[in-house]
Amino acid sequence: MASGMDDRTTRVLRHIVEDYIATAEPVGSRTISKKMGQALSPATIRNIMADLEEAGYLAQPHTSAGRVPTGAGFRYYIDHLLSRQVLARGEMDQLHRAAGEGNGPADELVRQVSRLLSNLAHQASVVVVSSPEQQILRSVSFMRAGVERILLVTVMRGGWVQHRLIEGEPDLSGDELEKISAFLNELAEGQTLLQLRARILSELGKEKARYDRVMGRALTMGARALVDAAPGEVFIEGRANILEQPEFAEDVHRLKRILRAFEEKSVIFRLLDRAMESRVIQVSVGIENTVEELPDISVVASGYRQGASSVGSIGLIGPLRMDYSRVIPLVEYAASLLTTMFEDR
Amino acid sequence: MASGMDDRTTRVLRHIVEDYIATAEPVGSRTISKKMGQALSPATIRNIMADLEEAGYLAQPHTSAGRVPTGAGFRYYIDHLLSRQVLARGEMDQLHRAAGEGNGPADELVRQVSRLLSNLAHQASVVVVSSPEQQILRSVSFMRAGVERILLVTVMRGGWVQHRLIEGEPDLSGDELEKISAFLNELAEGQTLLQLRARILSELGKEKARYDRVMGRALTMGARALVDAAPGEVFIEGRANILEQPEFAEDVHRLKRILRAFEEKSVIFRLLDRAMESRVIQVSVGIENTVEELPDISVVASGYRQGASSVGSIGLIGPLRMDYSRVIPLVEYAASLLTTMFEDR
DNA sequence: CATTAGCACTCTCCTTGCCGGAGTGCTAAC
DNA sequence: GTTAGCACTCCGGCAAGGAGAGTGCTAATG
Repeated sequence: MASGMDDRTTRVLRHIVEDYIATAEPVGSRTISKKMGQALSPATIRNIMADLEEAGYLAQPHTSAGRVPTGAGFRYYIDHLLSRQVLARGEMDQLHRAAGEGNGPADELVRQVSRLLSNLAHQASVVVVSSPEQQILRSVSFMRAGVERILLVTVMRGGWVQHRLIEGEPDLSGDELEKISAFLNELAEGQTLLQLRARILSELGKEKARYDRVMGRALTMGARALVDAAPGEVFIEGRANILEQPEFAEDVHRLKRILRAFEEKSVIFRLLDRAMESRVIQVSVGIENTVEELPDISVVASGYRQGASSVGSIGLIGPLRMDYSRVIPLVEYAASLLTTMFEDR
Repeated sequence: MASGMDDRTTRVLRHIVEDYIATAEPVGSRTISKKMGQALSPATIRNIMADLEEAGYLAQPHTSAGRVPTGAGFRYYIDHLLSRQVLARGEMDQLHRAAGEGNGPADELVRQVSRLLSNLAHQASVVVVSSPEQQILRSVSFMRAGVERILLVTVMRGGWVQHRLIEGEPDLSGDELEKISAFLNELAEGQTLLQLRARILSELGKEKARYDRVMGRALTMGARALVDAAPGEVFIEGRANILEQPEFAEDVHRLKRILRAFEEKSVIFRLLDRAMESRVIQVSVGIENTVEELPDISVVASGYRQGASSVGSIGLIGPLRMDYSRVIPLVEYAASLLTTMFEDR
């Protein structure tokens, strides 16, 4: 199907998509004819357009309007016709600076980059951090957090910090707590959370644990804190930027749907998880994304890594009509920036 | 001025405000006359309305429209005419349940309550947590967070957790770090952050610190981590709910302004800080709130406490036209709920 | 003397009809 | 195969007109 189109046809498609991206208006045959240097007359363009419409790449809002690219049209454009823009030096610098400011905890870094990405692209930006299960621990510590409440703080490589609360744990002296903490910390370093959990359980089975008070205590408390997997995290920045897009600014209903979606972590996860696994940038157009409530949005996202394992992804959410040639390099750059920032942590 | 109005006039004002709250449309003399059992004819009402307009409580969108309450009108209504609704049993239960689910870390609790509040009120809900400077520490711990990076984790009474990163700190053995941590923890318990900082500085001055390695290390690292005050936190839930309000749904510009404001922590802080100090619920109408960019929104907020000291506030942000009789009790209840939840932490 | 009925007036909003513009599809000519 | 020409469709804007809601003023009323 893709190769079923000759060069001329695809060139027309490309111009239509690009014009539509630029203007947000249905584009007519006259416009395209002019844009292509009048090598072809409007009438010819019309014929080609009719073909493209039949093939499912274009649609007409109404009989006498111009054509608008369909999801398939955008898909084809992205896969075969797109020529990426080179990032402006200035934009790269800005991103670097944003990353530099996020010198504090990891979430601050991610927020700054995401925010700037959002502003540069005029779309809402989203970062998801995968569930920490797979991430490697750097250190853990039990801390007193209240009467009969103890907090297990876990620090991952890359700088993510997590808390888990255990309740109803009889009070321990500060000294004891420190010992217990130290013991578990020993056990944890360099493991993933998943591995740590397994290890705790296996140790618990051994005799020794039953007789060594500190060890036993550390293990049972660790087991309690780690029973259920912690969910990943989601950061959304630049919601206001989606109002820059006429498709949202004009349609309150759509706007509401997307704002609601932003309030459901799980929805955002579903939108970005494909990108997380993959090593290259992912663009899902419209219906392709797996979220039924949002058949008319586009997601451009790329995973970022911590060493060899992917720990999350960063991306943009907006209408189908995005400036992909610009936005794709932006997201890629942001993702690679995060990857390098996390490298030496 | 307030007492310069007779009973009849205020009753008319009340009806106008309430009708406007219910319908979001300018209200005319005929409507009010009917609503008041035709005790007064529309013509009389018109005279009264003219008075009210002169006094600044009402305004006319255009000559032949009905009247709309001004900021001053709402203010007067809130201060003198409002009759609070009683919260429905079911709503109280829901709030309790939401608080119960937030059994994990403090931020989860706050988020759940805020979210439900937002949905019940059909407005965006905001929680601010004051800068932790004034809060009392429960425990602190140094944790390894990377090469030459150490994280100071502080747990406050009430369950808030904070991290501060210190960079370029030469590596320490696990054992040493634990000792240092334990030492600082001893020092910290029961103090506010502010007190702890002062104490560290004074201890650092003493001779002993210079000779005791652990102590000296703990103090210098503590000092480094605590140099600058951490900002408070802001949680915003239910942004999508503001689209329920026609004043925002119809005016993209206004919507954008408010969404932008939501992305600036400092703006939200300025909006809610008055409520934080006060012990009673605060309602700022329009121009009264101190944020120039948002002269046309209303904030209903109440502080919540941790023991005797106020640690934050929870509130709603929306158009002037809010159902105050319902929303005020809701916010109050939510705030008191948070207060009790934090009491036994 | 406050209240009210009556009335002329104003302004918005909706409908209707009309026109121009943009764009199309088809056909016939090149 | 391409293109010029043409009839046709549909949208958007604009003006005119009428209904509706509401007002302010005036004069009559209890």
